[in-house]
Amino acid sequence: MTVTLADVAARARVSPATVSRVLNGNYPVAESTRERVLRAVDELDYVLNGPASSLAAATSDLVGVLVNDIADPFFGIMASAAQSAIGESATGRGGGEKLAVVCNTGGSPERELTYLTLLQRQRAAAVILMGGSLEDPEHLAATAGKLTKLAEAGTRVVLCGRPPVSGDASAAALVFDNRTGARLLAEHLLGLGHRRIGYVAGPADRTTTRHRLEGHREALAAAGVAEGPTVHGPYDRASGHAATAELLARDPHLTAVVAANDTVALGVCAALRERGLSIPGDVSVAGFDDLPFSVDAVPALTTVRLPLHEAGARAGRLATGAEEPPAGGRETVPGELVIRGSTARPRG
Amino acid sequence: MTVTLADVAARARVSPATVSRVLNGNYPVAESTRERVLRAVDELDYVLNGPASSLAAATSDLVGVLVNDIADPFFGIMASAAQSAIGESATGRGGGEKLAVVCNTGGSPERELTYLTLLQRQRAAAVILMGGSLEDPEHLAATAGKLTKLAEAGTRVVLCGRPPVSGDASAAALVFDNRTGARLLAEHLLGLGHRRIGYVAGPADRTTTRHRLEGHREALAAAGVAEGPTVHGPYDRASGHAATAELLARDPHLTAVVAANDTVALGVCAALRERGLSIPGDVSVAGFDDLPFSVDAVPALTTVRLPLHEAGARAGRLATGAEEPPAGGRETVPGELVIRGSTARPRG
DNA sequence: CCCTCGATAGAAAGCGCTTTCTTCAGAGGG
DNA sequence: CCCTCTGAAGAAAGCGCTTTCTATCGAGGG
Repeated sequence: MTVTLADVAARARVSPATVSRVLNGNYPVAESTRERVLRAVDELDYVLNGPASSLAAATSDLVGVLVNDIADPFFGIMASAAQSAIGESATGRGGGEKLAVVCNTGGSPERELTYLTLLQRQRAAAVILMGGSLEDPEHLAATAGKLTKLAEAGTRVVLCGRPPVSGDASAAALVFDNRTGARLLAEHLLGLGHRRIGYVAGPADRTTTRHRLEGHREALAAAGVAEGPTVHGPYDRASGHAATAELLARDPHLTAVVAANDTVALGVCAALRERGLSIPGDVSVAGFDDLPFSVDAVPALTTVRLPLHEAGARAGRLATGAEEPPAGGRETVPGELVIRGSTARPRG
Repeated sequence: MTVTLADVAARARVSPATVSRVLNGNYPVAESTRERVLRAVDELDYVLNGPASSLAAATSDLVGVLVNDIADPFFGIMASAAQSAIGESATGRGGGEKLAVVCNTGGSPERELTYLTLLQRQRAAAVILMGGSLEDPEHLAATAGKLTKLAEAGTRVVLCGRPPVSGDASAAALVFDNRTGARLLAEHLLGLGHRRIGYVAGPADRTTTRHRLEGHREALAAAGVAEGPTVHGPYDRASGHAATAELLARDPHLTAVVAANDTVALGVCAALRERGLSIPGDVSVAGFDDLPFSVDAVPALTTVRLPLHEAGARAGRLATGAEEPPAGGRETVPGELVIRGSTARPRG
């Protein structure tokens, strides 16, 4: 039925071993033989049997990229960059590329574990976890256990935009400095003269949310400014929209709103406009991440740019071993304050 | 080293065959035995060896989702929906879920073929191709050949948002009615009184681009209105931005611009504003797809909504066999005109 | 009371590849 | 001219699972 390596061997009048060696290119083969084999491969239209290959070699070409939400450009950009980097730097078994696959956890810890198990089952070459994690200790422990097992089995583990699990030195981690970013943003607002700042945070149980919130509070505390109202919600537009009403109900005199990210900020802007409030005339709005559409918002969003593309690419290279992991296994990636039209001095 | 099925068998005092049957649940096993086996699995922390399983069974749990650009929400939304649908409807080998993986082709035909080969190699259970394809006959033929081979090998092939390759009845296809959508949009503009309409099209060699353009032209022709300037470019913001200058150079009196999609439309809006032109006061702008941010654009974008989520989910179910393919293997998915603030009657 | 049948479980033969261990042929050294 | 050494290729033993074919044990039917 299907063409096997043995068929190719017969056609090229060599042993299966030789064909395998030609295909994997990890053993000296005479040029003439190699050509004969490759011709046979071509003529028979042979396709390597991946499972068989992985079974015998005890590894596979699969690199798993786990993201919280594939429809969110934040993850899309990082995943895309990682996938490109992996494609460029890696030559897998069978002379082919590594197969970088992205798996959408939807932020659910169960699905995250399911995918990790699936990848473990496939004997994946590497796993990249992108985005912040839940802070639930039980989940954290389960994940840490899985990651340790994966590492033991020879799978490279890379964390991108997520803090390393305590005690897990086997994984390389790229950590966004959300805290400092949020602090810079708050300082910018404070510098403009804002004293009543509302905050639309992400889901309460996520590391990213906490870090951003902490940075924000640090800045306020340092300036001796009282914290404004805070509302939690998912990282989407609807959340920003709904939270704005809540924020204004708690403090009708807000002069600025900081959003969990740019998508949320868009929702905030929409809600403000619906109430007849102008941006930044009546209320300043700031986001986070600097997603592609943020520069086109009206007014353009002040935000904190995270080098998503670079981080993703870096994670990809770490996953393939094309790049050495940072000393200590962990590296902090800074964000950069980008000031645009959505923030200005408050009235009066 | 690693725990194998034989270890589990030994521990549960049964044969490997029995363990396999318990795990796959496709053969009657006495309840007491099953429990004993499951306990052993648990105690030993056993993880099935995917490659070995796939090799012996000649299929795998992998479902490949190929997209042109994972960082583009258009694909992100569809892929996300497909992945959810697959996760819900499918119980794969080993009692686990199917592993839906998304692969980013970056719109490159070579990468598309590479991924298809890789998936073929993995004996994927199904493959979903999302988004329009290149129209290059050579590439089309190569892809068609690959897809036929995949289908022959028992892999389900689903096309989502891409027309079926001629003569390939083995694939189920969900086709967006780009032509009608574009026509509706143009008719809307014509109805408002626009007679000088610029068009920022997608890449010239893609089916989606051509269909949208054709629908647009149909409407103009039917109304006896001369075609305005057209510029081609990629589906991104920069393209819209650059194209706008070109469009205005070719016809400074344009009263409307139709963009290849919403992302491009955002670039168009930005460029118009930079030139001091108001939207829709001076120039109306329309997009396509109705991406999430479009409603938040200022003014909100008039566009053609494509049911991306539904189509993606449908594709996922087709891929797992949870849903029967449409009669004839092909189904047309209509778009819906969504009129918002970015289009209005032209001045005068 | 013997035989047949249904329900379970075991034995064993692969699935298609990789890789270690050998073999073999020729090249050069003594 | 024989022997050792090196480079190239073959033989064969798995990798860990699935699945067909058998075997076994009771339970009913005749």
